[in-house]
Formats: sequence, C-alpha cells, structure tokens
Amino acid sequence: MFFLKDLPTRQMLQRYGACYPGMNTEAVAAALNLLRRGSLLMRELEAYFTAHALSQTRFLVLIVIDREPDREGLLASEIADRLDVSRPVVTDTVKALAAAGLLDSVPAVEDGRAKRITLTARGQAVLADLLPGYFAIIGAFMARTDGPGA
Amino acid sequence: MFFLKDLPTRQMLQRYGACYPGMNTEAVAAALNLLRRGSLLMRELEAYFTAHALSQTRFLVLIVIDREPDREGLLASEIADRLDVSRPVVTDTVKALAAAGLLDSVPAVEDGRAKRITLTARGQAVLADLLPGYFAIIGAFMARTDGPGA
DNA sequence: GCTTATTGATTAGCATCCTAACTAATGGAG
DNA sequence: CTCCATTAGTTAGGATGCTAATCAATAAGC
Repeated sequence: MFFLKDLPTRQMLQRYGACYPGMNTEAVAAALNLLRRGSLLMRELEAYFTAHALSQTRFLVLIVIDREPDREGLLASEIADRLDVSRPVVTDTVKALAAAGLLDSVPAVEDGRAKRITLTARGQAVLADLLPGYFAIIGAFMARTDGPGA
Repeated sequence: MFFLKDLPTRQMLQRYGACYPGMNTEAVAAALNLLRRGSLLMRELEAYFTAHALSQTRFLVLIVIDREPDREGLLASEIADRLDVSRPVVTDTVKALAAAGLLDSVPAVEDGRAKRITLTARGQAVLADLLPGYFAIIGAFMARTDGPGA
C-alpha cells in the first residue's frame, strides 16, 4: 500500500527533476497517481471483505478456483501459481476458508503429497453473494475518481 | 496488494456482467488493471527499499518531513495525518528510523506530550541517495507497462 | 481552582504477508 | 532396487499493518 495522502505537485516533481536529470517527471506523476488510486480502491475493497468475514486474498482464492470449473479443484501450489502469493499464505488461507466451510480440501489420489481444493456449495453461494457488491464498489470508485481530478 | 496474476478477460467480465446487471464492464476492467499494475510497481519499490534497509513506509516518513523544511520537524500525529497510517505505525516506524540514525526525536517544548521529529544529516543523505533509484524504477516500470498491453 | 474531556503517544494483541527450513512423497539415475 | 534430487505442503520466525485500550499532558467547564 502506498500511504502518501497528498501527492507532490507537478511543480515539486519538476524541482526534483532538476536535481535528478534522468527523471521523467510525467511518468513519476502518473505512477504516484496509479499507486495512490490503487491503494485507495484496495482499502475500500478490503473494508468490504472484512465486513463480510473475508479478505481480498481469501476472495481471490475462491475466484481462481471458481474460474476453472472444468478442473476437479486446484492444488495449493496451483493456487499459489495463479495468485502471486507465497505457498505458506495459501496453506493458511485455505485452512481458514475450509474452517469457514467455503472450501473442501481432500488428498489427491494420484499424488500422496497433494491436496485437491474445491469450492463447497456454500463457498459458491458466498462468492455469488459478494460479487455484486464488489462490482458496485469498483464502479462507484471509478466513476468518482476517473475524472480530471484523478 | 492485489495478487491475481491473470486478470479476467473482457469476455469473462461480460459474462459476469450478464449475471449482474448493474455492473460496468469497462470500469471493472480498468479498475482491475489499476490494482494489478499498482501492486506490481509496489512490489518493485518494496524490493528496492528492502535492499537499502528501508521500506516504502519508512521512506515516506522521511519524505513528508523533508517536504516541510520550514517547519522545525513534525509531530508524530502530523506524520500520521499526512500518511494515512495509524498512529502506532508511526510510533514504530519513527523508533526504527531513529535507531538507524536517520531521524531525531526530541520532546516538544510547547507540549509535554508531543515529540518533534526531524531528519538527521544522515537521514537527508540517505533520502538523497535513494531518490534517483526510486525515480529510475518508476520510469522503467511506466515505460514498460504504459503501452497498449497495460 | 478542580474536575472532566480531549489529545499525543504508546502498549498490547491480532491479522497477514514474507523467507528459510523442514517433512513426506515422487521420480529418475545408476 | 536403491539412492538422491525434486516437488507438495507445512511449520517457524520475523516484519508490518490494524484496532482497542492505556498513560500523560493539555484544555475546557463550572
């Protein structure tokens, strides 16, 4: 998360640019906007998930499993591959979601080390319940911040 | 941080949109791009700071103090105001930066509760050292991802 | 002037991320 | 077949964020 509330003005950046000749003022201004906007949206989404006893990461775990319905569930390592989080995070997240009844985790028959992780009916229902609000928050945020002030 | 590596295609979003009538497909696609790009840049910047014994947040603390040279340092609560992090985070961050010799923290004369936090000469030097690399990472990232594929 | 509310900062406890090290199962080389 | 490298998953320990509760100093009410 990028926590700076008031981004430097173009003027301030140009002053920096004078000191650091290689710097692309426009690119930096755009990047700081990207970071700040992304962080603000992230905060809103995290609050939404927290209010529903989830988190961004837990939600994304549900999503990536739901996204491949032809597969008979995913392995933990496959989830980690699709999600740019470390394996231990997948272990903990899956454990929490299974405890909440949203995922099932059964040993894989073809590989004694692996586990097949699937959505339960309840997991699918929770996902379907959350998506409209998720899209609504995103839509409202973009409408609010996509203008000239952004 | 937004961890989903492969964003949903427009086609997948449109299928979702069919199920959830209120959804603005274009806005959602743009928002997911915003989140993912922001997270990728954040990762690069965090790696840069980690390699220099700092973190994004510690760096921003240095920045906000440096940004107001006319003030005789900032109070911890003023740092928290400018930085959208909780007070305890400021307490810990300032403590760590002071231990590293980058900040000074002296009791405020006009208010027995408060502390005036200033950059040391070393803190200013570290900041000046880090900025060129920071801007370079941002510039490279934007050049790489700002194109049509982004 | 004394009591109470507010404010600056910290502490305590929790959540979630990471890397490094570990266990257990698989699979390939000889 | 046996040994060893690889792979799946977990555990352990550390960093960093949060909220709620606490302590101390200031400010405000009567």
